[in-house]
Amino acid sequence: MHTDHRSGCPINLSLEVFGDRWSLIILRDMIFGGKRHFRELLNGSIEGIASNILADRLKRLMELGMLTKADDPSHKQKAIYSLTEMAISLVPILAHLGAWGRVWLPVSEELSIRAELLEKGGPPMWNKFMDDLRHEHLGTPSLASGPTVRAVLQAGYEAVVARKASEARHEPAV
Amino acid sequence: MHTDHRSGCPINLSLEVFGDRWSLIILRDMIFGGKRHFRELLNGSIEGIASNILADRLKRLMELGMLTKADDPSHKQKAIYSLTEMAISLVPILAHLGAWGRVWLPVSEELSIRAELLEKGGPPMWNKFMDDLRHEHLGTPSLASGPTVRAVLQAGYEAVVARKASEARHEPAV
DNA sequence: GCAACTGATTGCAAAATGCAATTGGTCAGG
DNA sequence: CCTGACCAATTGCATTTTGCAATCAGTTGC
Repeated sequence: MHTDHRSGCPINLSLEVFGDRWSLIILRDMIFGGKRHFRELLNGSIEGIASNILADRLKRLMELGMLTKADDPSHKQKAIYSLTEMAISLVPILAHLGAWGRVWLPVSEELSIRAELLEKGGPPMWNKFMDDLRHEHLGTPSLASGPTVRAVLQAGYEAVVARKASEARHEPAV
Repeated sequence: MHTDHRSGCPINLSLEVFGDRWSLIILRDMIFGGKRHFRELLNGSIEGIASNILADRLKRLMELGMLTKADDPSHKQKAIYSLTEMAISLVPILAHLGAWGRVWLPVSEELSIRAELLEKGGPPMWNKFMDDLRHEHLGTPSLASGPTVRAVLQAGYEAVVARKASEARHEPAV
């Protein structure tokens, strides 16, 4: 654990945690993509993280208390990474970040539909999402019923992809 | 302006904007500290930014549309930096980030009182803060009256500093 | 056995960072 | 006019971090 900080300011300390180009990407893929294995994170990330960087960040996030690692019973050297409450409580920040990015940055429609749905769902949806994640990663008994928030977001994503594919068929070569 | 992005994901694009150790620190000092000049930002930051990094980040933030630069009429080569709406709308994110850091990271009491007050004030306080900033940086007519949010936060900070100094006098060598 | 897959590690070139010194220009006081 | 303080940067250089490909040893299914 690092003990030498630039300052005790909360924003600075937060930046020391994920003020880099990869840590939040990994957490995003775990939270929104449901990724839990090294290989899933390595091959699944659209941004193309390198394996040494992934290994380093996973280690760092564990040291920071954002992740825990456990053996996969089905596979001796397969590891399962779990989010801690510290990481799960980032959901509102990720929701705001996505909403801000959607307004101000050149996002693609497919990849921003999740952010849009999460923004429209507001705090109730974020709480349901955090409850889902606690259930999935911490074994907490789930209070809510119905489809998981991740499934809802995924369905929205697939609807956009399907619509765009259909549009491309009917209006080729725009 | 950069046109090559790793992906169109809003979170990724947001990280490409301030996924580094300094950009958000500069915006924090401008938003919460009211800093508008190069020298204020250089000497005022507790974290001790280097002048070349500051110059580089100011340029980058301008290219990204987060800041604008104007000549200071009182001083020919003194420049005044202003926040754009794009930067002002980060206030809720900074508030969440501060709140998260306050819970999970080893923050100092003096430097986290602002985050605490901003968290307790909630969205109404954030909106007042953004209104203040629009008035200050964009010249928008201010709708709200009373002390600025920055002044309120600053007063809270000074109260903590004064209390701690008093405690140190009455209970020396803890 | 053996190929495929697991979570990593290594080596190396390229880029980013931190730090101190310096630049060209402006300002107020004498 | 000088002069020294101040202004927003820029330069040079050593250190650190990053990106990328190749590689590692152990495990699994066949």
